Amino acid sequence: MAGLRPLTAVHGALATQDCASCPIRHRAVCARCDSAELGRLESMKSYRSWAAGETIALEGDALPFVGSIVRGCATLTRSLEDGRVQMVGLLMPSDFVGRPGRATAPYEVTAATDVTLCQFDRQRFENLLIDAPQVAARLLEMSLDELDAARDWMLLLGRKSAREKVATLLALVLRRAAADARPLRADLPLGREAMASYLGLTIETVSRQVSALKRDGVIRLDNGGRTVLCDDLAALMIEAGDDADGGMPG
Amino acid sequence: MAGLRPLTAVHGALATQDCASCPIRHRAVCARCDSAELGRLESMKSYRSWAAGETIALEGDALPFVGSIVRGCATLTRSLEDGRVQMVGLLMPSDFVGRPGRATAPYEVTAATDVTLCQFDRQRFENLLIDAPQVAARLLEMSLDELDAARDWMLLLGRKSAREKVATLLALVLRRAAADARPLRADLPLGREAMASYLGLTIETVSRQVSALKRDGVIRLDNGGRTVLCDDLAALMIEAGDDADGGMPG
DNA sequence: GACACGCATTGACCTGGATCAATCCGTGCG
DNA sequence: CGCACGGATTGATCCAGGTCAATGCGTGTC
Repeated sequence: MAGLRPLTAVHGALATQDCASCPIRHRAVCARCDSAELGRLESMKSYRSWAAGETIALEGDALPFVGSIVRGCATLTRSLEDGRVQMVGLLMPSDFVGRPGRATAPYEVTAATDVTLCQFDRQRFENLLIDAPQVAARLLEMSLDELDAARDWMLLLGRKSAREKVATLLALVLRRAAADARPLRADLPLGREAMASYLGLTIETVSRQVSALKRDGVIRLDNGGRTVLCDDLAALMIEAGDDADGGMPG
Repeated sequence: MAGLRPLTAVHGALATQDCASCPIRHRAVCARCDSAELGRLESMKSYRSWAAGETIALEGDALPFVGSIVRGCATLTRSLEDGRVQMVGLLMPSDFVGRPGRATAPYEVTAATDVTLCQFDRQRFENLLIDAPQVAARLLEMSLDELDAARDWMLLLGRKSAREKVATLLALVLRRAAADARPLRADLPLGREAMASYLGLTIETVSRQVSALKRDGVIRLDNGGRTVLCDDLAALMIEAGDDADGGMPG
């Protein structure tokens, strides 16, 4: 019920788009395709959109497709019997959704904002992997990057304080957003609940730590708490706890 | 300094081993090789061993090789400036070490027990990946499995209680060990410090929870706390918190 | 404008796990 | 044997973050 936006319009607009003008062409799983491989991908792709809040796949359910996020932001979550939830991944444009070689989704995939996916039939994509080495190589590279990111997050979950966790997430979002503008400004794609789920905290603790960082002058807020401003990213990254010298992985 | 065991003897014994009789032949990165690919791997492999406690690679250092764990158990850890440490992976026989496409190790790799590695020059292995599709495909599959495992662990780190964490780890170790013997019995490859590092806890909390599980009759200990016995794995897995019905991922 | 709804914030209190500090116990060594 | 050493255990205390509960605030609706 979460809002019937004009999705068909979006869908239609993207459906006519060819790969050459695709915004994620050079970063997604197709990044290193030659024109032959790109042609094969183009012939099997289709676009599909979800509104913010909609479920893209349920934990354990059949997932007959794979694809790349073209636009928007999706979350991966795992949960325990009794309802405790942990976000285990945050997908941004160019990230890959689904798992070749597995018929079911190991975690729940949810649209955090409106999301558009460039999707492929799973079986056909698996066939493609066998004889399109550039796609397979790029997918391996992306998977290894995801693995590194997951392990970085394990360090955060296991050892960082609440303040460090929140600072880490805000720094992450700010770096992904416009790196040129000054002061740094970013609209949070995640509400407090999703942030808490990502950080292994409660909503209240996230809220308290955001307020504390603001009170201490490390960040400023706008748009009723949904936009973060930061004059001094280095200061924020010191709060985040990892490398004081601003060296981030990647 | 940590014990000069007769490593050369072990090394010598394995160096003469051919892939056909290798204990990890059907599970490692070479699992699906045809005889041509296996021949190429065999010509570039070499064996190398480390004693328990030795460092295999330092976080951020150059790592000129990749390889498969043949024997023993190694840990991957990430750490913060101020010394806080989090284990981000536990490598068992057949697991892959190193990252094709990256020259430096993103985390510290340490031998938890005596470890033997079947190693390949990183550059030569990368070349092999390009035209040995079975190796590349198997590596992708293994990387995706690692990613799933890392994400499962994120759920543990972010949302499980200390008791659940300890029960999860013990159940994991017991299932990997002899699944036939009854009662289930396993020698822990990890000391309390490594367990604490893996679970995002302190040594003291791990010790307390192990004691509590023993007091509650869920497990028994032997060999001065280094061996775990379990008569009722289902009971232990209920303590672990995920699926009451014993369904584990994989 | 008045109201309701869905967040986010703030406050008061409680608790699980960290911290600090003794033991304990198996092993190796003089 | 006695002793030292490196883990592991156990106890006492503290506090960061969870829990419960009230309040604030922007948005959409009538």
